[in-house]
Amino acid sequence: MQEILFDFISKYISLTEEEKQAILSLDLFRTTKKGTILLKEGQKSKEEYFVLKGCIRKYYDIDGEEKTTAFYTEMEGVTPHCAKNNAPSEYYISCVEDTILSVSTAEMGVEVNSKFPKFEIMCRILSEELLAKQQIDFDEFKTSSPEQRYLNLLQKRPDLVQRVPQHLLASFLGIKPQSLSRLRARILEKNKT
Amino acid sequence: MQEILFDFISKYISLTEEEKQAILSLDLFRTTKKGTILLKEGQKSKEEYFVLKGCIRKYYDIDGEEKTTAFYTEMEGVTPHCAKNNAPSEYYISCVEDTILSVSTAEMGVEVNSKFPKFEIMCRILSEELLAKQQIDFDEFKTSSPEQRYLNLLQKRPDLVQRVPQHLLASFLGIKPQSLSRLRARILEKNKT
DNA sequence: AGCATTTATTCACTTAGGTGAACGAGTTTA
DNA sequence: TAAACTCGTTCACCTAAGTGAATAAATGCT
Repeated sequence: MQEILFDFISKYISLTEEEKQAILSLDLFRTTKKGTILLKEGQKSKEEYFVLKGCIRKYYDIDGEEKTTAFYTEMEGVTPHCAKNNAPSEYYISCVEDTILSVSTAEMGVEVNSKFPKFEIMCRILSEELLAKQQIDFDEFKTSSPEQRYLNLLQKRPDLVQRVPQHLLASFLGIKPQSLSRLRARILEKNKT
Repeated sequence: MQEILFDFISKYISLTEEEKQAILSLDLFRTTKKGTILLKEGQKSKEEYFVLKGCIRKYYDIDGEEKTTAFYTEMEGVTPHCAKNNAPSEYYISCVEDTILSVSTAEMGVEVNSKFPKFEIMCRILSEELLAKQQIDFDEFKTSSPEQRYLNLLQKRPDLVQRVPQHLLASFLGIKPQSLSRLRARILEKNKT
């Protein structure tokens, strides 16, 4: 399993055997079952997650309704807001599938960073990349209709459409499950004629 | 004018007189008139902007229609995507009001950073803050209706609602000007009864 | 195997945003 | 100052999303 993590890291910095051992000695890996809640609203967790295999989602409970705003799959990571500002979390994070995670904390990050400064570099690149991607995604969301968003998702993350239940996808697209169902029927209809 | 810039910087790091002089010697300030286009779609600009006074906006041209996705006012900065990846810009940036900007380039950043390493620290904090803010804004946008978004904006950035033409605001909220007009009438109606 | 839960779809009806046009007030500008 | 734009609003009509209910298939559990 750890190869996935090292593959990911090697896209940004190269690691010596010693460094790899240091990472492994932290004992980061955790296996969770579908439905497991990693973070609850109101909790002050310090954990950060990196998905090695499987899928997790972030969602809000708004008037008793779950609103999913993000999915994270293989080679993607999340640092919940609460892990940074020590405030209670405004959202949940749970497992959409059985998944294998790398779980770390800010303290562990500091420790590794001080021993191996190149990690700092990786983190900076990572957060810049993420910021840029996030901005583009936000702009795309704002400038398109639910139907366009769905077609866009089919292009960009066809895997998600396959592996994630549709009512979660709907919420991610900013609409209700019934509307997604109808919208899909509409698209099929168009392609027929 | 430069006090605004120094005030901003001092929220993150403290500056010596020497450092302030170094910044001033870069001759960053630019005054632009309402309507001026700072960045055009397709352009490969390297400039970054920081608003000292006034308001600028970022917008896309989608099928001949302008879609505004962001406003930047006093004490806010933008680094266009194209300044980082050297690709042609996908969007425009223009001035909503007469504005005073600080304009810099990545090269100037590198120069200042190498002379005064503490700038590096400020940049890191800034980009982390921005990422966090961006994520929350995105989640809020996804989980709310146009009407909720408008009410939210009234709370969070009442200044924007005052100073920015409504058809630009509408686009920012993801709707048409007519819909914003109607939505506002609806809200007024509710508050009356 | 049998029951409960989760998930997806469909329907009829409501609500709200999109569209195109028209109008008036305010600003520019020639 | 007159003509041209910009900006906000309203209207009638269209389209798409929200809602609540019903159904059915797939999945999970015991």
